[in-house]
Amino acid sequence: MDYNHSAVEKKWKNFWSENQTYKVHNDSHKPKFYVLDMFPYPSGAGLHVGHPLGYIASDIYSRFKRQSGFNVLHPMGFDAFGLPAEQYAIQTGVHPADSTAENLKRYRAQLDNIGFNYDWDRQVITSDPSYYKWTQWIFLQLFGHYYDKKEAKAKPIEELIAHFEQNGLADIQAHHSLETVFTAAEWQAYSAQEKDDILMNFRLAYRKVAYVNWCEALGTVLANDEVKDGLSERGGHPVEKKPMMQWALRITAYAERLLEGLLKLDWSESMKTMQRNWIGKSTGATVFFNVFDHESKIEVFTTRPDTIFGVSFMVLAPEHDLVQQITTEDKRDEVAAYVDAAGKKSDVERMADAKTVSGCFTGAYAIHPFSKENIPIYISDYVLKDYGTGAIMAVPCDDARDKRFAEKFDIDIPIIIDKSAFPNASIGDKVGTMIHSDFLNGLKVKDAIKAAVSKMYDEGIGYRKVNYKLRDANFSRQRYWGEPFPIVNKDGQSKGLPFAELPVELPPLDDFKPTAEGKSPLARLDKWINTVDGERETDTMPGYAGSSWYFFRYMDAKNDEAFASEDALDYWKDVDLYIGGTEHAVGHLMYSRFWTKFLYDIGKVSVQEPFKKLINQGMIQGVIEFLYLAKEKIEGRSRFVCANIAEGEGVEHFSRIPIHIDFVENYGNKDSHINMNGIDSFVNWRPEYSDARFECGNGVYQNGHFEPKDSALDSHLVTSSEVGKMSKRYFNVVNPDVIVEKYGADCFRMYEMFLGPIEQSKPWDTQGIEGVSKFIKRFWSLFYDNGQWIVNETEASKGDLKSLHQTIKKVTKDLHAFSFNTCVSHFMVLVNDLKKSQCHSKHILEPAVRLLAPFAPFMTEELWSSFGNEGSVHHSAFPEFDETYLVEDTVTYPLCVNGKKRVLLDVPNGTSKEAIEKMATEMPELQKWIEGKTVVKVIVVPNKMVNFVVK
RNA sequence: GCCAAAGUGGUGGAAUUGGUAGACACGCUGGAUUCAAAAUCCAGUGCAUUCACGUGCGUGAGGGUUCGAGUCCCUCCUUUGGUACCA
Repeated sequence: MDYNHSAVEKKWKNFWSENQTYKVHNDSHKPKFYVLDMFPYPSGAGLHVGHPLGYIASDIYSRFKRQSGFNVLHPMGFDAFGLPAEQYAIQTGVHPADSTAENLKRYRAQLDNIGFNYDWDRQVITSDPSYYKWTQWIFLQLFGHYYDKKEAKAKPIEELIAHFEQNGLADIQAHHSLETVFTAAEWQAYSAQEKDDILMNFRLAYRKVAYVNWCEALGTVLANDEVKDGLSERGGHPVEKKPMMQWALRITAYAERLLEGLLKLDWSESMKTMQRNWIGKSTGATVFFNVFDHESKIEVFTTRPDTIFGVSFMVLAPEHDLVQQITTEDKRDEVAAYVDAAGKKSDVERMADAKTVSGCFTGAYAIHPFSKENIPIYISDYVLKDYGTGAIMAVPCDDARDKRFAEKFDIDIPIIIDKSAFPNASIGDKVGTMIHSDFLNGLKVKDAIKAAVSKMYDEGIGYRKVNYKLRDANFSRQRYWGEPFPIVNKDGQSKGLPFAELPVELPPLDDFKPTAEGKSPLARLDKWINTVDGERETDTMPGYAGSSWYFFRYMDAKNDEAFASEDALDYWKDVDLYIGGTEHAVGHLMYSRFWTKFLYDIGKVSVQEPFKKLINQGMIQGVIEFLYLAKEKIEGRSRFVCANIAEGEGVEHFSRIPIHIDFVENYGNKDSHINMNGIDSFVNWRPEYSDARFECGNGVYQNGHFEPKDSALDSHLVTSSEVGKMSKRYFNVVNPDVIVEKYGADCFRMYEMFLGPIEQSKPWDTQGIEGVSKFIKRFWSLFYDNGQWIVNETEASKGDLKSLHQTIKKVTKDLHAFSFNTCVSHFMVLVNDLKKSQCHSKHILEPAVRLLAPFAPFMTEELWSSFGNEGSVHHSAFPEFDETYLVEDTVTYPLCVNGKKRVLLDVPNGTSKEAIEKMATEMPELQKWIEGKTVVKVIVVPNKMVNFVVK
């Protein structure tokens, strides 16, 4: 009898839940270890085989840590607010809470099927009022604090108000967006609303006018990824920018700390680099250029003040405020046309145009601050309005884009850096010696930067400046299905609600469409909106609100007195291991770090960084299969052809129709094709093609009839395959339940790990799952033969002990390195060895079960109980290896001649270098390689190899 | 354009600090078992050449460092992911 996975899995799933095997306690004396999974959004499509990749890895790791003596927190929950549920509600009228609950149930069942060791008592659901009560509370804290730059921390807004009463804006170093100044007397004289407006420029959560993607035709605001090329993705309607009063978070206040914090994190360098680039700190100088014959000055930010004498023109962003003022009469039409064209371009189009240089001369000139020469002012869309000051001083000799621009418009390219000492340096590298640069001549670039800035400062031309790319985060959505703001507005002022009124629950609703002005559907609920204190805010919070702090809630998920108790926060502190995808590189991971730092500042948590170690799992992609459909019908019928035929006729005459992968034979392979059965299924699925013609090399299939060429029996219509996202729209979603049912959860888990390194992306492919399935059966067959328990008490042989301990050593090492795929290989080697030696000894097999437990939790649990053990194998100790079993009697040395392996030599372990060299030199088989040549040198690397260097 | 990662058999992938390239698995070939098949077990399997022993060549391409390079350095090509032409 083979291993019966269905029965065993059912048995132990029940056992685990009845015995609360995975319950985690906060009052343990063991060291803590916190393993966190990515927060899933429960979509209607259910879990696909790509999702569990990271979950399986973290599950294995947390089981390994628990068996190694740690108190392991490994929770799961759901990021349940989101756009798809709301979209579904608009289409079907089903309340998002209902569809979400339905999806949650399905996700939970799918997760349980795979055998994850979550403590479900700690489940967090963001759309649950008992959770979002605390999301709202944190928002109120952000609203009630400002950032003090001197102390580098958030402080209560009341302290700021007290300071304004006493001193006005003087002596304050706060992060703010205010553009005016005021005295204490002026502050005292301001109206309540004026005071409120000023404070909005300081609060860490604040209201401001921001632009949204407004689509008139759909009557709704669209997310960025719903807009393609300036048109809505659905329907292709025009999208315009519309100003709206919205909430934002002042994450920019934390830019420097978010940057510094990266240093201590055990994240991949590429991930840190992405975050650094997003924060985008650059040190340089602000420099002012006077405009010839005008009052106004052009302010630029440059990282290369040393190149000031290389400036031969200036460029303003087309949207720059000065453009209208300084453009000369004769250039007005040309400039207006350019500005107009640039405004219509989408970001995508600007990107595609990266290589083509465009621009327009304004007719105006700036005055060089040192040489006093006139330099022309251009506009071009390679300068962006939102970055820096929206204007640059162009240095064509040491900036690739400026150079291209200068060449196109025939502008001088003054050479001001001698890079002859650095032949490998390319344009823009900060190396070389300054020339033709007045007071900077002879200085190295680095020194010249300092010298230039200090001279600029002395002459009032500019000053040192640190610039960040990071911008404040928009925190509003004009939607229903999100956290309501605990805010009421009255007389143009926003007030936070008192704690006693939290949570502000989402009111019931049956029409989920936005209002005509694009406001959230909540705006229609007059009764809900109007309170004695004012009107409720009708925007809701964005998706990242709930996911920016959920990892703290798991520590004490049911607390109603605080977002988590001090004790729990103090015990668990931070996440020791977070496994998640790179798509969150700058969004979720940046916001979570920001919220954690803020909670630290207000004394609520004891850590500044939430995620100590981060592993980026790769994506499991899907295979997308397409049929070629001729653009031109033949005799009024649709015409599908084989990929080979399409290529012959030219693929431009065809469109590609995604087809369900279940209809395709050998999908994902070069030979992927559909036969007559497949065509029937396809036509059934898409009745509009019921009388279509399907042409392939073998013949033509039409209306259920096959007209073969030669003697072909079946259609062989080759499809075109592509690797891409696993998604409902490509009909290529593979449900893990199907694999689990066929092969068992243990096999599914180990196969996903066996596919390759966890960080690597790869298409889903079941080729090779048989190998893992065979391994599971073979492992089982060491214990059971035809249902008979065949384990005995025989003393373990030396060879078996060596195999076992070698495996323990390798698996332990690879687990520490998160190399799960090689762990699976090591297990296979062990089983192959034990099968060969016909080992059934308890002394080998019992530790082997404990070793395999994290990977195959169901089968090992069954085997563990077969040994007569009472508790769960998952609470047993992870085996430790004993080096004494691993000592080799002999070492095999490859003998190389000039680095090429020629002969092998067995040497007793512990032989001295000299003896090895002597034995090697005397090897008869080696003589033909060294005969007639001079042995220059013999290199002996202990336990590795011997190399003869000959001439 | 910029940033990051990666290119190894027919396929997925192994390979400490530079030290026997291809572990493990799929697939394929042959054999055992079987009336037959499935399943299982055994053997072989980088490419070229050779009856064979063997020999040569081999980690995207080209160069370099080294006794020795998949691994380090330079140039280039390709693929994937990110992106805000970031001054």
